[in-house]
Amino acid sequence: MKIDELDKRILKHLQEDSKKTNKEIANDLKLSVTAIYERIKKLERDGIIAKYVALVNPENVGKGFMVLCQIKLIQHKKEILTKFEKDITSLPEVIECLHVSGDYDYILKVLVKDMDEYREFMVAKLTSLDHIGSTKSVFTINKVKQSTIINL
Amino acid sequence: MKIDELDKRILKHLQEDSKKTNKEIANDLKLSVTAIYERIKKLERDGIIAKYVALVNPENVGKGFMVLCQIKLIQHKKEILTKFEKDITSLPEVIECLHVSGDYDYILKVLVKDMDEYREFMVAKLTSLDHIGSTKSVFTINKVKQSTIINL
DNA sequence: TATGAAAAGTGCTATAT
DNA sequence: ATATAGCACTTTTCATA
Repeated sequence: MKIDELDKRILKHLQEDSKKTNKEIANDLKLSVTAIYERIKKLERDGIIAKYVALVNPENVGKGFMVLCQIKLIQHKKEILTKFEKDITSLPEVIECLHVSGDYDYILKVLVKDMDEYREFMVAKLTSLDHIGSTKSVFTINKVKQSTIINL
Repeated sequence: MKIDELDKRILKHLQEDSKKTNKEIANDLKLSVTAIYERIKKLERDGIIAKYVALVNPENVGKGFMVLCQIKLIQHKKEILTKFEKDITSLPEVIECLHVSGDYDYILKVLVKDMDEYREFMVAKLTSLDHIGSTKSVFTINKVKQSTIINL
């Protein structure tokens, strides 16, 4: 459950490129292939490594328009929150949904093709949900940095 | 450059789990291994698949505190924006930096251990940057949904 | 916990349809 | 454009220190 410096260096490799072979990592870290192998398996077992995924370039598949949608609910009763969270989670356009502090209750990260598709998402899906108080859309002008790498 | 239904189904598999073998995918989609292989290679060449990565569970490595930090700059001259973006990109705590529309210029996604570490990040790193006008921190109460899967 | 060698499985290439 | 077959490489297991 506690990771040492070696684990961190392995994780750095795998967070950058999970296709790196154990051999490559072993060479870089001056260790045997099996040592690396066993460490990685342990990191997987312990849930440090959650999963391995392919990252798709949104721009190249017509999902280059990113909008952060802030949402305020009318009430804050538990059933309402739960229902809202369940509904939101089922929407594929919503890549991320955070329950947050501040003026709004939730912030969604929505990925669509363009403003037309976003409007469609708003009217057809979002505003038809129950208990939505108000929304505020923040449009992404530029993705300055986007990373999945956690610094350890 | 244009992807068909089959490509989409392959991407769905790989976005969920990039460790799936071509054989597994081939079985599921009732195709030969080579057909799947060639398609995946094409998706990689065309930049549809950007990269393969290991996703680390932030909670399990002491980075469970996520803050969205909204930033307003004092000026909006090109040199200032460029400098700010360069500086921000180099900070490992900042997983994401978006240039956005609205009341603030930028929204950062910051990953740290706890409030103490966030305060340290603010005073030592963020507010020492030039041309920062004002900031507003939004704290994550709960990660309702977090996905890297783009719906195609 | 790490190592090296052997076994099993996958990816890759060439060939064929 | 998709399928089959052989080779190379990687992962995985095991014996050992």
